[in-house]
Amino acid sequence: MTTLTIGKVAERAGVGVETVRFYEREGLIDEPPRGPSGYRHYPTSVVPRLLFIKRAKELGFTLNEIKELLSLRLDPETTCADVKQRAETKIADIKEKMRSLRRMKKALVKLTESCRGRGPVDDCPILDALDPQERKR
Amino acid sequence: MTTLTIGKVAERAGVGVETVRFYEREGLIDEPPRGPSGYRHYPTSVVPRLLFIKRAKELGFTLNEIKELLSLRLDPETTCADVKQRAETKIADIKEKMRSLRRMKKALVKLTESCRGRGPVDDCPILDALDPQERKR
DNA sequence: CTTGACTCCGTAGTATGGTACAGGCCGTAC
DNA sequence: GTACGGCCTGTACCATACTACGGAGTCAAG
Repeated sequence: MTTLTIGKVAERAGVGVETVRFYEREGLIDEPPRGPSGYRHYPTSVVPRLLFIKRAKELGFTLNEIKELLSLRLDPETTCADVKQRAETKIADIKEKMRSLRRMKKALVKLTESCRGRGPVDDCPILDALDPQERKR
Repeated sequence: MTTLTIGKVAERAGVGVETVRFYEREGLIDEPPRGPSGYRHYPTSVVPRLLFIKRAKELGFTLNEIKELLSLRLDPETTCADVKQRAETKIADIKEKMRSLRRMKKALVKLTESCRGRGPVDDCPILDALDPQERKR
């Protein structure tokens, strides 16, 4: 059976060597067997595992959440519904973040619209709005 | 002239005492004069300054950006357009974040829709999609 | 057999925005 | 005068996800 060094694994998965070790410390990937020199000998299955982590990260899961996701499927009690639940929670998180960003954007747009973009900073309606008391004393 | 202790300042601005000291270290508020005991004696103007910081944070500015915003208005060369520019950059940042979140959400929704939410985790289309190789070996 | 690339471990540092002590001094009310 | 809170400094710690570094051992090619 073929094994890979940490460098090969990192290369195939498109991550850094340090990242692989970091994921091991964090419990996201199994500790691989070692050769007599202490070198890690990875089964090739670690590569798709790393890709899994990568994709889940792209979907906005944190490493802790990904760890949960990974452990979910080791538990025979877990159902598909459990996984779906995680995904739906994450969707709700994302919606909440988007709401917050929309609020911010709306406020900022309003501020920039109120500003002609000319004149000295003393008269800037943007700073005025942020700070109705402190300036112009 | 009235001065405030750090506790009073924090209370009026609705932040923690440690936060006030932290902002001082970070250069967001001036170092106040000290009494003979070493106690900080704040002018009341520090309160609106803290509120400014609070509002700017709510708009999504980082502490570093807020520091820039604060220094902008000390510079007589600064124009209103400079401030407007910062706000517009921030709006662009927010738009970018929202795009990214929309992408994530879309992918997640697609995954949850593909999942009936029943059955064992081995057959979960969500995990399958994250990881087309590793499982079911 | 040497050289260079790779790996090992442990520790520390990055950015962000604080929060939490410990140990000691200060100020005020009773 | 003494007790209790508030304040002082400095340091360490929280989460997040890595990244860097030093010093030493190892592997493979030439």
